[in-house]
Amino acid sequence: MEYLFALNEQQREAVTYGEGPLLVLAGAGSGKTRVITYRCAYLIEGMGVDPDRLLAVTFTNKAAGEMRQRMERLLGENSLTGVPLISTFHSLCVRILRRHIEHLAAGFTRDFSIYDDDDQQRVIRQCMRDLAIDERQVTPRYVSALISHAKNHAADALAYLSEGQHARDLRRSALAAIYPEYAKRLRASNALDFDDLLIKTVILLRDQAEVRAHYAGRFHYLLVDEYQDTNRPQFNLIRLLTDQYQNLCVVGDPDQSIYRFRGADIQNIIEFESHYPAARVITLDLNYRSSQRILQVANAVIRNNRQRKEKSLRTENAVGQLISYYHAPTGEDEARFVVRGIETSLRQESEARIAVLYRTNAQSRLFEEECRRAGISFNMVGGFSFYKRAEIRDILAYLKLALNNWDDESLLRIINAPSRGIGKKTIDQLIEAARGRGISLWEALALLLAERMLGARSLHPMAEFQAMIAALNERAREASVSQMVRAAMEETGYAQALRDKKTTDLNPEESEGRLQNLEELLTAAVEAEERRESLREFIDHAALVSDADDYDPDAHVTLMTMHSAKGLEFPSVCLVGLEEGLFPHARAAGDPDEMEEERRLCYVAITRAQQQLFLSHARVRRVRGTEAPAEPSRFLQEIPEELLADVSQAGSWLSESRRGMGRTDLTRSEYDRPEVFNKPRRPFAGKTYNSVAGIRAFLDSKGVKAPSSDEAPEIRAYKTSTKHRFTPGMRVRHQEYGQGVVIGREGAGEMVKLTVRFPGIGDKKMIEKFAELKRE
DNA sequence: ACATGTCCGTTTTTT
DNA sequence: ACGGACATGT
Repeated sequence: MEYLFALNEQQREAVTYGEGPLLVLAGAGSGKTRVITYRCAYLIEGMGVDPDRLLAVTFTNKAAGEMRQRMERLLGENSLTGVPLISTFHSLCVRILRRHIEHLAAGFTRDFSIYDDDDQQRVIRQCMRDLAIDERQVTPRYVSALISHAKNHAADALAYLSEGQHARDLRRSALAAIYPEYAKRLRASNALDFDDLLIKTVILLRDQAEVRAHYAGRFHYLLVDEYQDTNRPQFNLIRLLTDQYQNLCVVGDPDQSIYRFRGADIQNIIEFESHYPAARVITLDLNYRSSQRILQVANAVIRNNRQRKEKSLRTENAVGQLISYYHAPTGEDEARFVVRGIETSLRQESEARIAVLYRTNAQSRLFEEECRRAGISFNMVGGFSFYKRAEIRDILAYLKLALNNWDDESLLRIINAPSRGIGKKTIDQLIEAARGRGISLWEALALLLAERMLGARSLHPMAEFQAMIAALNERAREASVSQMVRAAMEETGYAQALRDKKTTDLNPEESEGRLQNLEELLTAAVEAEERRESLREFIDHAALVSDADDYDPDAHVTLMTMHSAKGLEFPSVCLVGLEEGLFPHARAAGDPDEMEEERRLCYVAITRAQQQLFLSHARVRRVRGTEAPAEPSRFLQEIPEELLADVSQAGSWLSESRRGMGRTDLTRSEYDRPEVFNKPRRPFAGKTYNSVAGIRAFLDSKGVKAPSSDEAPEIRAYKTSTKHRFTPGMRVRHQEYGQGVVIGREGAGEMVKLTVRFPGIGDKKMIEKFAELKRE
């Protein structure tokens, strides 16, 4: 156990802590994964715990895989013991449910299908159509988000949603109607959505003492990674599993909680000590990853959050380089500059590893194109992942239907793919027959055929379809995974249709690409077979892989969202699109909690960097086709200027602010560059404005697009915010006096005087320009 | 039944 | 700018 010497004091304490609840508050880069893996090793080797009594839970397969690898390396050297079970929350639940779901007495069988969010949206869309709810008033997307929210926050989702009926909110009352219909269909299809996987497992363990005893008795020690991102069902699951031994070790960092939008509850980690009064708390705040300057930036930003446990990362690493800062004229220029920088780095350092991190997937396109143009190969995470492609989903739908005949969604997906002459009318007839009798589409199909209720034209294709699925179903008893995938491709005519299309269609590349994807699926099936996985496991895996799972740790250049970067590290990180409305995203405006979540995301992104951090934003960005001027992100304003090295070509927002011109002003020379402000300028022909603020003032004076008075004050303030523009009512922070509220504003231009009321101190008058106020 | 054309929303993050 | 959903034509 000489490896214990490779740990610092806090890490060692966490690793060797014995029985009972343990909370490890692990700041970014403080050796979190190391603590978990070493702790497992220590429990096994030092305390003689049987590896089968250990369970480690993570959020992504990527994290689980990495942990498994590190543990194998650690244990493999010294002993012959096995490796403990390392699983994601969702795959753990699938394992449990595939064995015991029939105990639930809710009608599900162990052959249940998993509906991913795409399937989910399709079901919701159908429900809405049946209930005659206009998709333009309530989008399926919104519905699914609210259903998920209800399921994750309330014991009784329907009751929760029904409360909305009393409120006169149209969308809410629509939801109260949609939800029961949605739940009914899933049940009838013997299908569970992602939320159900957790919730049904919790119900199963809660209500079935025998099943609970089995699992709680099996796992004597439970370790949970990224605990700050757990939601309520996950919290309940953990409680149920640790109910017997209370040997729970959770590791996380409240400052890195970035999944509130999908139900993560930061209170789980903040309140851990009250949930487990016997808990020991160990804080890891020594960072091994980043340079001092990078950590200074991270600390400076996260400090602006109010709801947090005070903590400041420190490091013994070198001071490091200044943070590069670039202000690009347009989004395209930003991408060009970043990729050029990457090119240079790759030339200098052949082993370089650089990540480009953005807020939204839509931003990836510019960087993809620029990399391609420059001939730089890159690894892009997310976006159009392999298992989301239509042809892959189609083949999987065949297999899902073969294993679960009640799976209406899969049936609808492939009944006419490839087109075999079963049209809308026939499908409607099928749906109608099923609805009237309360049976599945598959059963209705048999009925229509038996009763000769079909038109002459659709009879044949329908009969063939039935025979085909029946044959596939029959074959699933003995065939191997790859044989099944091959059968779903060939015996359904799917692959042949693509080959035909390739020879007749005007763009054969598309069909060829799809065929190649199918070959890739076949390869994956062979690999699954070698791992001795069943067809069911293969299909489950396809549903549960996350975008982050196609991250390649050896890639020199990686493009991904800030969210998927969590848990990773890179020598160089480029944080792009640092603009108000984009990052922080406009959706967070007016909601302080969401704004804090955006800031935590910023903190996560910054702390991915080891040696080099590069920050950029554009002056003009094209969003959804039209160009719009963009203001620097508030997060940039929160970074002390002395940490930044401005590498912008023309005058930048930063250089202007240093010259005291106000950070959002444009210089004359930039304004004259035609490509920079072409679009916004046109409406103001005959008069020149040299700043975004100036244009706004003009608009305001004309009453055009002026912020309307019925907007909430926070939203109005958000829209007009610049560093040097404070208006009465605004909450601000002063270096010396602390938090206060602006109560008066007088004067104009450079000489604006503000009156600010500081609780407990009194009213102060100050000149806006020199006051160094920050918005709260 | 299927191909072609037009319109509209879409983009926040994801197991 | 792009893709999906719907309408129209063959």
